[in-house]
Amino acid sequence: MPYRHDDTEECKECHLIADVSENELIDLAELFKIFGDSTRIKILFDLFHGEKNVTQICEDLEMNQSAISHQLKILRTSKLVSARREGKAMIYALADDHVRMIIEMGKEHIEE
Amino acid sequence: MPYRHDDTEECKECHLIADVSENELIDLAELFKIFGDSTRIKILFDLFHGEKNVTQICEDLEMNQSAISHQLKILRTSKLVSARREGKAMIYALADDHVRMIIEMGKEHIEE
DNA sequence: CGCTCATATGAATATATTATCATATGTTCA
DNA sequence: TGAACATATGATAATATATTCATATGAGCG
Repeated sequence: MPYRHDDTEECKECHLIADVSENELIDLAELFKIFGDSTRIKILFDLFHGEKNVTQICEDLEMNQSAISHQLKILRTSKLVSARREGKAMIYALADDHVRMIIEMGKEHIEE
Repeated sequence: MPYRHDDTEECKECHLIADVSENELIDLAELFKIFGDSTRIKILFDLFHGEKNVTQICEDLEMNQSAISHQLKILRTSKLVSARREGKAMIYALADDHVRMIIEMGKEHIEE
């Protein structure tokens, strides 16, 4: 397929690094799908300010605890947030700076 | 809500530009949702190499013409691709460089 | 231990999304 | 004009997804 380049050089036409396999594209779609839900995006933005426990997130988003937990599980499975226990509470945090960058990127597009 | 900052300064904690409204977050999720489908991502990657007509895209992705047209419509509505007619054919192209950047960004995350 | 608080999970329902099929629209050309 | 090609569109069916409800798990504490 044309979106798979022939070698590992940068393509002159599209300036994209070569060797984008079909599986990589599917993974990429999977990643974006995670960001493509308003509840999850809100959770991620909520965590921009620093780590929070589930109850706090529920209050911030004014949403059902179960709904939040289900979405947190998806975010954790996708390695976009990390979780640690502190007493009775679970503390969630953004997993890495990529999450910030990806969101900033989309945000720029929106703001034009 | 906490993901809405108080002023237009950059937040010291999260380094995010202020004033992210709920509606902006919903729009952002909408944008990512578009990238969150493997057919659409494949189309976008296909167009990295330059503009193409519908038939070419169908051949590249080995997919049904109708399925491709439906997805192209979504991409066009979202302003991620542009279309122009050339005789019988419709020529599609990536709308702007943001599309490239957003995909590159996600790609970096995947590749770690 | 038994109670309470915090979170997770399974099942069910409601909703959204995608691909397919059939068909319509639009263009070229004889 | 009408046949052939290119693309778009509407309806349908299959599948995926999100939220809610009920309940389970787990930690702290008297």
